[in-house]
Amino acid sequence: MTSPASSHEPDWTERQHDVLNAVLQLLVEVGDRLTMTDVAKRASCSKETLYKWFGDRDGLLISTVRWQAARVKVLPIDPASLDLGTLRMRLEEFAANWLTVISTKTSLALNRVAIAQAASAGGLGKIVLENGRLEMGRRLKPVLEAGRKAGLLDFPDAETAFRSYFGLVARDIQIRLLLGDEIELSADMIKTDAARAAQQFLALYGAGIPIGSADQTKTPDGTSGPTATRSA
Amino acid sequence: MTSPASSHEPDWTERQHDVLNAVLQLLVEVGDRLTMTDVAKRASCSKETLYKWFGDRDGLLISTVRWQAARVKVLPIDPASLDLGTLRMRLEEFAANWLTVISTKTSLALNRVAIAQAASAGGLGKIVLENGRLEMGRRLKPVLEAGRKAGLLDFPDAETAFRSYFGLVARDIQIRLLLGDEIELSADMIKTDAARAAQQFLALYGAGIPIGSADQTKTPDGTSGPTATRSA
DNA sequence: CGCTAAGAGTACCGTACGTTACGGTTCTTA
DNA sequence: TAAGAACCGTAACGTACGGTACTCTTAGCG
Repeated sequence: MTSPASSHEPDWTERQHDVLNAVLQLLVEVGDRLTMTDVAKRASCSKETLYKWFGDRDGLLISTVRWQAARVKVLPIDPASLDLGTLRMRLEEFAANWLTVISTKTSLALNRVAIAQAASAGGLGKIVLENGRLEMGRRLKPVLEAGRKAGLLDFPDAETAFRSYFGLVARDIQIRLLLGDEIELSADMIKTDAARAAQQFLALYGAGIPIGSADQTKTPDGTSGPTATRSA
Repeated sequence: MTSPASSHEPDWTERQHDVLNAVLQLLVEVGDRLTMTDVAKRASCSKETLYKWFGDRDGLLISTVRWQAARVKVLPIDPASLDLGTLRMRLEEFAANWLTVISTKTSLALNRVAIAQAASAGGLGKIVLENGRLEMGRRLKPVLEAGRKAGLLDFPDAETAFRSYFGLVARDIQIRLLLGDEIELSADMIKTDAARAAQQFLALYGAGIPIGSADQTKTPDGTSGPTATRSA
């Protein structure tokens, strides 16, 4: 549990979890326009209870974001015993997991309301940022560092490398989804994308080791591109 | 930047431009919460005039997005006479311009309201997407194609290559800005970022030509010509 | 000078929503 | 089993906002 600044929230009761899940559901359906009445009706509770438990509408939304963040089960990555194959596997796992999460309807809904409120009351934006992008960095960087220590990767600092990997993984997907573009992200496409991103990242930050040679059994099939950048 | 060169749609009068600029200004200041009364007051016009000119609130917002899109004058890129140096320069120009645009306060405000409304009424989202990400693709792809024709680049299709470049350029910047993270994007940093993105893109999609430092050992793979994309 | 049109300013209407208040019901506990 | 707390359902209140109507000023024009 490497949560430095967040360790006081999850003492909700089961009933309260139901309410927060109802909020998530409604957020997906109607987005920003959810009303307290809607929440009360969906959760089969009274509005008075909502206000007693969560203070006001913003408090309810913030609690919901926290609850969702705590619920998203991101697989921890073990930086131990790295060779090139497992490093690539870790990178692909991370990318696939990340793509899966950000294309979730709940993630999109949460990011939408957070972005909408980021202009005025920046509370939600900060929280989503903290549990989204920043948490991902915190999680992957040890792997990158381990890769560097093992002589597999070469980069000036982990933050820079991570941000590049982030770009290679997400590309324009998140912004397009947020803007309402209907992209179909099947599991196969996610896997292909993750493989391509890892491939490209290793091509950029690999420590002089030929990438596409020898023991590479799974060539990214389909829409992946540059397997030939370092062909000996 | 000031030359409108409006192709077909917006033949607004000067007075109406003032109104739309007021909307942009207010959008930056209060974001989603702008009211018609605010607009009328800021633009020194009556609400009735707003409704006569723009129909309703959504019409006003859509017109504003169109107006801003028409006002952003992105430099056209000339795909003629490509060598590696000019290709890299074109790529850097594109990246720097794109980073500059998306970090603008107006661009952020517009994207925020479009994203907020994308869940329910997808009108704005589609328009922003069309004038943002998709227009960028439309603009850069000819350059990429020219680079491929000149034997400088190697990719299966321009869309894939463009999306990777998009990721290398934007990384996590746009989502962080949208969520309210205060990032300082100086002109120097943009230039550095653009150079790094172009560098990495050429490393990934360059046609077998060594990129790194100016004169490196040329790996003489004569087979990888510009027409080597038939594999897989 | 009167007539007309456009538009600024403002009052007004209907509605939707956040928030509060209250009566009735269920659960806890002694 | 009965007191008391927690909670549900709903009515009510105040406010804010989208949209409309009405008045008043200004400009063009015969």
